[in-house]
Amino acid sequence: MSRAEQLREVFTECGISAALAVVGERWSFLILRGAFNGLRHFEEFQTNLGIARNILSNRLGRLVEHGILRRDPDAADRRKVTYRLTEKGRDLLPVLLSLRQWGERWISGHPSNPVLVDRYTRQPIAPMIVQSADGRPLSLRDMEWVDRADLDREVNAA
Amino acid sequence: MSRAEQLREVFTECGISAALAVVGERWSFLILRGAFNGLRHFEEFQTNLGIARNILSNRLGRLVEHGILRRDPDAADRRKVTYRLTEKGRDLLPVLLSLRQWGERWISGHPSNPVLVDRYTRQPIAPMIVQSADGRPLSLRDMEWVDRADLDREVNAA
DNA sequence: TCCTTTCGGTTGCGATATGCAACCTAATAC
DNA sequence: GTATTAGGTTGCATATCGCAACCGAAAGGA
Repeated sequence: MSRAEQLREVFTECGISAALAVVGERWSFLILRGAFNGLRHFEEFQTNLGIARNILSNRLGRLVEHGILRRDPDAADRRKVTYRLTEKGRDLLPVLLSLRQWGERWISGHPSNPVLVDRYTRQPIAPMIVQSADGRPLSLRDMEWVDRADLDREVNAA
Repeated sequence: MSRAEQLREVFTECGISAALAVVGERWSFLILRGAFNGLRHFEEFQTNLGIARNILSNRLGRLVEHGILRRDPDAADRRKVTYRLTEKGRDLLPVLLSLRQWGERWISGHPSNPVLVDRYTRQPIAPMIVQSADGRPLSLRDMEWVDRADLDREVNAA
């Protein structure tokens, strides 16, 4: 495989483009943030986010299709529909939090409300950081991008 | 402030919407991924990402405007322009990595290439996780959203 | 010197996505 | 019954996107 083909593969097969294809639209992250904060119903999302109803309808549908939200009828009131995060959706929390922390630090300049705290110690959670396999914090200087095939060869050589 | 106003504030003042206003467009993350992987020039981004030239031009301009990329003329070849990540841009790495890891786990189903490794141990970096202030991993069950004002009251009460 | 290629764009145009407002159906509340 | 609520859908105007063609300045080659 040529260098060019290799790079091309990198960018099409990448987990980032895969993820963005599913949650990359303008409102998706804000809807998910709402879900993490306890929003459950169509009208709640609509009034709190200020999103257009047709777009909200479309996004909720996509998120359900992709298994990120679950759509259940409300047993008590048959008009109502409940949207909840699935495990796949809950697993987006690190993405949401690192995005939020970045926005707080570099754009809005102040911490947002509400705060996510450790339920027992009542301390806000730590900033999201990149860590080594054994848990040391890593800065960009400590890391390197390696082609998977080359890495395998390194391992075999050792 | 009423409950409704409070919620409304939550969603407009949030770090996530602040961040998305800057890097929320369709191609922004992929351009940043390119930059993290060493892409520097307009043509490199264009051919590797397969993005339309006018959109690329527009996105690079926005990222520069917002101080996420720096745009420098190339001393050796005056036709060329070099785009590099600033500190603000480099600080988006946790967002990129958690998004990528989620995409690998839940969408593409396999690790992407190239791998980001610890330069010294040659081990791939750890999955991004949410941690307490003192470094314990936290699951959603261990956390709670708290209004900042309430949290301050708790602290004063203790 | 002239000719070609490269680099980093811009322009025009059609396709797509988005936002707003009005409308709709089923279910509940009064 | 009538009004209201919940969760949408429909039409229409506008904004954004992607493609292809074009452009000017700089570099490379004969």
